[in-house]
Amino acid sequence: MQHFGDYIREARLRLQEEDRSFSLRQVAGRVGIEPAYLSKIERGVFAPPSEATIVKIAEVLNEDADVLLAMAGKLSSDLQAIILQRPKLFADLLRQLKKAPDHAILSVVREVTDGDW
Amino acid sequence: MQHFGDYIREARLRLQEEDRSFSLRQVAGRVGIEPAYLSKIERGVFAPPSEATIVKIAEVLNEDADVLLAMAGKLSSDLQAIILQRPKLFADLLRQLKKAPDHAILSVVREVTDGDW
DNA sequence: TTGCATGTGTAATATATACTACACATAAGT
DNA sequence: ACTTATGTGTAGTATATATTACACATGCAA
Repeated sequence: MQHFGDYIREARLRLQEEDRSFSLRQVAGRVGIEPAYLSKIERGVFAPPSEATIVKIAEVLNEDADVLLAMAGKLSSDLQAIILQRPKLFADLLRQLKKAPDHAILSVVREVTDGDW
Repeated sequence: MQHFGDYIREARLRLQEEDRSFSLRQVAGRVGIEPAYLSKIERGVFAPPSEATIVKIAEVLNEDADVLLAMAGKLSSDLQAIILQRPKLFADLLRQLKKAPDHAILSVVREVTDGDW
């Protein structure tokens, strides 16, 4: 699997083809970081940035923040907070679901969506 | 709610009533940290220690590591890893379950346990 | 009554995290 | 041609994280 940097570089370049304003410098500007910093992140010279910065990058590049965070090895703090409120319950659930196939989890999600508790 | 330090101090003192070997110094020894450090953690002078150290404390004090970690505001890295492998899927699930009552989550766990996928 | 164990104060340190600032060479636009 | 924008190299820094080392006063135990 490719790393965080490759992924966002490719996403940015894809957007740049249609819209010149997606240069590294301008994206860095919108994200609120130094161009040199973004450059190093994209090339994997530096580690992925902080959660807050990743979320901003996701917004600017129209990417899914949870996925970007995951590629950076980070879990968004709102999800953490959800688990930490009922640690035993969610720990059990997650360990159970660890080996479940995607469709099994999806059906659980759907089931809960129509939640009749 | 009380903080991490209070919680482990009380757990330790409870054990110490039955078994003198649960002095701060000896517990620190078994955990593998300096007594002065554990002392400060217990009193909240220092922040809770690293994940690895919390897990050792949990072992020594016969406490649930997930709960101890949660009190320290940390999510165990094995649970993180589970989520990070399928971030979108689990992000959706967790956000759905955020407001679900405990019994609803428990029934999902049970359901998945007998999983027939 | 002295000697070991107990808990705790002060000070310092090592490592990681998350960046910034500046300079420079190349390429593109007018 | 000229200026403007582009990506990147080098160097440095601020803050947080996770801990150790040493010293000291009090208490219990033999």
